[in-house]
Amino acid sequence: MKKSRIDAAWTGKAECGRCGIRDLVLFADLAEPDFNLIHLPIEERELDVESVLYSAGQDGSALFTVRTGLVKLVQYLPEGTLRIVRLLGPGATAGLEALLGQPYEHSAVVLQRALVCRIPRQVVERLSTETPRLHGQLMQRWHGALKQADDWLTGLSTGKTSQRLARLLLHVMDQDGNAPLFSREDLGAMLGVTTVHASRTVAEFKRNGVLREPKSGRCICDRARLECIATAEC
Amino acid sequence: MKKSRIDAAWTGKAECGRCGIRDLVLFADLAEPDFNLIHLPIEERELDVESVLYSAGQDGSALFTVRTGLVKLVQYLPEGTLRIVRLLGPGATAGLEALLGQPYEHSAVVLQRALVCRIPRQVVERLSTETPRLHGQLMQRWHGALKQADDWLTGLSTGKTSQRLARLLLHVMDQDGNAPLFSREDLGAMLGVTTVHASRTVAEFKRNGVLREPKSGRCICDRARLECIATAEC
DNA sequence: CGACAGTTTGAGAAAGTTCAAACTAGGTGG
DNA sequence: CCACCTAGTTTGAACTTTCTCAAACTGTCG
Repeated sequence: MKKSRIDAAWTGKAECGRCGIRDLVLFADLAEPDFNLIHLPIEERELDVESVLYSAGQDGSALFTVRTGLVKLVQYLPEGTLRIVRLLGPGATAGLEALLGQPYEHSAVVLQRALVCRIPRQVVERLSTETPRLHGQLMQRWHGALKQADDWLTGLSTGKTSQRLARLLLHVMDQDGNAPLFSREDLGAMLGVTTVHASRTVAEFKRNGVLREPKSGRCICDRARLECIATAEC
Repeated sequence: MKKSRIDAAWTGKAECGRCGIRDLVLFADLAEPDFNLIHLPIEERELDVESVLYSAGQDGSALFTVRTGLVKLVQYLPEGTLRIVRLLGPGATAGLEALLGQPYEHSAVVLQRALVCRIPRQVVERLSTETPRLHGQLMQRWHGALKQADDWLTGLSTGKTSQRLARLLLHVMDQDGNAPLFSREDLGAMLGVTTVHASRTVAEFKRNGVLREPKSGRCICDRARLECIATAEC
């Protein structure tokens, strides 16, 4: 178990108009005049690993845009077990359910040091009634989240653990085969297996040369091997 | 393997204004004049078990509203294995991704004889630009789908098969403990286990008196027992 | 040098898979 | 009406995967 903590108040006003990744984010399609409709501060913050954006059950007062880093969405079962249901990278939006006046479904926790913008619910509501441009983006976000959820289910909860791990790595890997290697506990929560078994599977991958971990927390993978493990061809 | 078939053209024009379950469906919030914006026929059809509403990969020309019965969304993995990712009951909407001009993500197949309305994409697009009333409902639909997807993952892909089956039954059961009992193949695809093992688990439930199957395809369950199995208390 | 949290490893038990065979229950055609 | 298909289900037995619990190991921090 890791310690969790609620972060202090957010600081630093963001300037959406000149956001570096503007074409990636929720406000991608907004025009100049639209920004004048924003009357509440959008705050930007750099968050350490294990910081909590929001917790399941809190009522949703804001949406969040991930600008850099990685955020995990954690869902708890009544019995206490937990699963990581999604990973959010740069450009992704967390807490969409806030728009419906619902409490947050998950807890959102930083997995890799992240730069995150906090957008008050009212800002999006206001923009949403004033400009239709936002609707398309909102739909895209919902759709993207749903697609990831479905892929997560079929990809990371189906088949043997080695297949699941291979699919996860293929998913988070860049062109050079470089990927973050999460803690064994997080891996277990993503793949739906125990921490110990996640550890064993990583160890097996290392033994077979499918994966190397030069610095702790990152790894270099053999894409071809992973692809063939993922499909159970080998 | 079951036979699948594509259905012939849809017939019968629906009259949304006097839909029997109007407050449940996508058009719940529409006002009288809004209906005049509908210039393409919305077709209603009764579909047999195994009928296909649409197949994964087809480009999405329409959305579907389930009025009665039950529809499953099936997703295929590259290797050929499949998982049922969601169940849609009365009031639910299938094929929302059509609104984004995307091909369908899943195949939608009738699980229990169903009455379904087919709404051409253009109708929703038109309404969506003309009346803001639809937006709320669309958001609700996306949110509902996403929530079900997440619950499906944490509930039906986590823990032992007996827990998963118990959670599924609790989910589809009515007040009296009456629930549909799906084919063992479908059960396997929902719980992420083999057909054989789904069968064994059902058999075990019957032996322990947790569940009776008076007529094939439906069952009566002991809610209390299911709840305690679901949480691994027993 | 501990202390501590996370990881790895071992070994036995439990859960799930595989393959094959036996067993339904509903049609269909003679 | 019955014999015979067929598709789906159930069961058995050997095997593989995963879990559990416990112990050993690793690296970081005061």
